[in-house]
Amino acid sequence: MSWSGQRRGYHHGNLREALIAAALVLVAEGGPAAFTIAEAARRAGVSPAAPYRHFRDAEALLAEVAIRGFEHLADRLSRAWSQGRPTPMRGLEAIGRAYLDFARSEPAFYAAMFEARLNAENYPGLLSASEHAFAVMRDAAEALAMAVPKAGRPPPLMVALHLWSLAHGVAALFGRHDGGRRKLPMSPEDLLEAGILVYLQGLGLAGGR
Amino acid sequence: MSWSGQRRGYHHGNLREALIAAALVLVAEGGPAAFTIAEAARRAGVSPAAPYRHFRDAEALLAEVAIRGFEHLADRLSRAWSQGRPTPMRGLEAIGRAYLDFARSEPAFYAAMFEARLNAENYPGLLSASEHAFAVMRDAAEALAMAVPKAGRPPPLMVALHLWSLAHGVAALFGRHDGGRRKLPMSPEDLLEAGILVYLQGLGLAGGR
DNA sequence: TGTACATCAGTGAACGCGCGTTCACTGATGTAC
DNA sequence: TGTACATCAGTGAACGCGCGTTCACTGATGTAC
Repeated sequence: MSWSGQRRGYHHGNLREALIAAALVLVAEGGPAAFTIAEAARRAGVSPAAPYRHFRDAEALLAEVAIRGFEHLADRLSRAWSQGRPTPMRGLEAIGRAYLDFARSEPAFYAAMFEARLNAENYPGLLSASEHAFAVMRDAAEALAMAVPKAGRPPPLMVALHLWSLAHGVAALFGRHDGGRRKLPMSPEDLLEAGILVYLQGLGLAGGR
Repeated sequence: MSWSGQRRGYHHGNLREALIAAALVLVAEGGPAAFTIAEAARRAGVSPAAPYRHFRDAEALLAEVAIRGFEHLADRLSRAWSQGRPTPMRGLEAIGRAYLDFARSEPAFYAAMFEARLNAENYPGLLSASEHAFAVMRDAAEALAMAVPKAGRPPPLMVALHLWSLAHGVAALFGRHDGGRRKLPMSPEDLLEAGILVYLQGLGLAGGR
């Protein structure tokens, strides 16, 4: 198997990336438990020993997938937030939508990030990548809080955690189109959007309804 | 190994229950992926072939654990709701607390229920047990909705789904004391309670803050 | 109360399998001179 | 421009392991008479 059209002989040329891509496919097909380093090597067209030139062990490869996932998520959230334009409120809603959209369109990344039971303490890069993604939400919540009169201003960190929890809950419970999830009378997107609106209204922000 | 003090000879006497208990311990120790039917048999003190007298295969045993989990959850939620006493609002808050408390005190059940990637379509008992647990939340949300003036009355099902999502999100992201989770400036319990209060306030219910 | 017998719930050995990882190796690459 | 050589990224065979599951079996239990 060649990778992205590259010819290859004895040396692969892009094995590290090819292994990450293969691992992602395996997780997409059957969750983190379906990932094996041997099968990833097979799909990348190399011997089972080859991955060990690039990763300490199987878990380290999976951790790299999770890191990439958090980086992608941070990127999407950041673009959705769009520096609070047109308003912090709209920006926060857009973050919620972007979060759910990521979980739904990238189930393999999402599973590697949240279902692989990786211990972040063993992977500093994983820790920092996930903190970076969360920082986007925290910043957004901070900007939103500043838009509220000082008297009833909510703690921004709390708002960010609530948003993340709600979005994650909707994504985990109802966000899979893999089939294995519950049927709903409304789309997960609508469910999350409505939830965020009610929540913001509860904070004292004009929401409409 | 004897089970709950019972002597045993050739016949175990309580193998089905012993296997479920052993599986629960394995999931507690390392997640659903750490469960194997061979190890469960070993811990129950029987040969690796014995479990097949009670379960079709390994997954069916895990599914039974998940079913028991949903039954326990339904029971706890139902007692927390307490038929809406003293008020539907307090009842709904109690449900949220009970949900989180279950996730935290029974991480093995919780993991079997939500992280084992069991396809509910293959296990009718699993489907109905989970629906039964959710029905408690739905009923509570219905009672709550009735307490709101008809004009601004929210769809009860939606309220139930929001509550479940928020509680599940908090539990999944911050509820583990296993160590592998993020540090917080507040307890998950406080986080969830505050979230529910803001949400209820957003519905137009007196909440105080 | 005793006995024959059907049923049930275990045994233990075996199977094929795929995994993670290590090892000595070798082909390819690129750099110093 | 050519060549020697160090470095790198693969190979392929092997290892030990534990798993899920099946099979013919056997010991224990309980019921009919």
